[in-house]
Amino acid sequence: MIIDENINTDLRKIEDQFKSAISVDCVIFGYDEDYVDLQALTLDCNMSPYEGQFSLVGDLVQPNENLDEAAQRILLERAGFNDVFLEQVKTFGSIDRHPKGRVISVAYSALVKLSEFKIASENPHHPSWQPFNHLTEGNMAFDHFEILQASIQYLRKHILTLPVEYMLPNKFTLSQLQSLYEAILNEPLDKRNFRKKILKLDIIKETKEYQKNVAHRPAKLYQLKRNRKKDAKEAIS
Amino acid sequence: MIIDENINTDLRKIEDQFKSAISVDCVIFGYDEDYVDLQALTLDCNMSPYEGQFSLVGDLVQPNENLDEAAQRILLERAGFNDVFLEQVKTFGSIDRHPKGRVISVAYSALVKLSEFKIASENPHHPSWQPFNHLTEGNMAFDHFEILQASIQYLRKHILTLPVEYMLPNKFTLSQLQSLYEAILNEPLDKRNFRKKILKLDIIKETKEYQKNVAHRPAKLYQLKRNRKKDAKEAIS
DNA sequence: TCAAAAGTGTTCCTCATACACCCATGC
DNA sequence: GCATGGGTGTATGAGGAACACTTTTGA
Repeated sequence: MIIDENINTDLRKIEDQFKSAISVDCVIFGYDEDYVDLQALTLDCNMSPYEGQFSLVGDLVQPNENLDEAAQRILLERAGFNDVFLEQVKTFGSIDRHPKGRVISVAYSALVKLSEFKIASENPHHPSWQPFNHLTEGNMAFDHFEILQASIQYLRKHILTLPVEYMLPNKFTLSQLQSLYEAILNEPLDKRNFRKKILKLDIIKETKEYQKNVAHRPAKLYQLKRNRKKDAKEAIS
Repeated sequence: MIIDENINTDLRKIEDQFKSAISVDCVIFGYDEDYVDLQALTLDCNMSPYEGQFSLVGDLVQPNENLDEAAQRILLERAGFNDVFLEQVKTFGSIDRHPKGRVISVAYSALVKLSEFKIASENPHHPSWQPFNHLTEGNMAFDHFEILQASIQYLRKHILTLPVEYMLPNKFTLSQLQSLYEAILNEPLDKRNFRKKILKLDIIKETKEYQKNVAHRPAKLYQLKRNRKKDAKEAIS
């Protein structure tokens, strides 16, 4: 018994020594033509002192997985999302950012289509989409609001080189695309200038189809030109 | 004895579990008007299997220090450099990037003036300035060449918003500044266009002094306008 | 015929680029 | 007087910003 206690004490010492851990936090932005507002994926935090607040989708990195792999796994395990194009944004390492000890967190971010990433209602982590503008320093756990801010800033800065069209249906109108840009940038854009710029980027092509059953002149539908996801990956490296 | 061995075995198990660590690697770029070439700060690596290769200035992050603080401390301890403006670049976390176990490394980068950051010859870590272009995948330890590449890419991309003038003497000529830009970008620039662009940036001001004792028309000397270091810090956030 | 969104062109300004010659000094 | 780098202006084209009216459809 005494021996066991000694062992435990020693173990605890070691644990203290190594009480720093690495985690990944994923900032997933969601959008859908019908929603208007940009959404962000959150979990319900049940860790003291943050009970009832929102947290990002995060977990510890395992010893046998790369950071990028960890991000994919965590997103699958906690939110049920597969095959998402994640990018590293920044690393957060303040001493006291986590109440349980030293946790250094690498932030990743991605863009998804709400209609394709429905949340399973029985998920024990209670993931949910929250309107981006409703998330505040006050209702987010840990330093996750700061991470959210860094991610939206990254997204806004790189909006022209990120595959944001993946947040839209396969075929979409230019107005839908413009609404998406406006949701991300949180500012109105000029229609004519927007069209000129997008068409010059040479990433989408028009189809021969038009909207149907709309109470106004039907809009032409557009499609992606190539594999923009792959392009984006290559462009970033 | 048996007991002790058991304890050690248990400790080792725990150590294995927690054998992931966090480090910071600093990529310090150095320049001096007389050198022409951009330099990078390296240490002599003596860890197998990288003996004789160059490494970046890095070390483990302590449990009680923030990442930014760790970068400052490590740079001071290993290279003797104080008060350097460091910026986080990217985090590297491949499973097998370090032979001794799982080490996740946060890369930081900074710009310094060679003449102000002389290396103490008795330094046990053997820091040295290496011409940037001489560093290769082949002569750098770990994944440090990859980190170096990410850092120079970051520097080139942000050259207009980073306080690169801090790599020059207090008073400098526009030609000296142009040479610095050319060293960083590794490409020649047009003299007239360069001057127009820099002067429009409104970050330097002319003095009433001129070069002396040069065998050609003496150049006007310029100075920084404000605290560009502070400006840069605010601009990044 | 009305409401609602689609679609379209021009002007102005700023900025990037390309490019060549005279100027002041030390030797 | 000559070698050396300092210093300057202009023309052209691309891209961003501002701005208003006509078209097509369903109801």
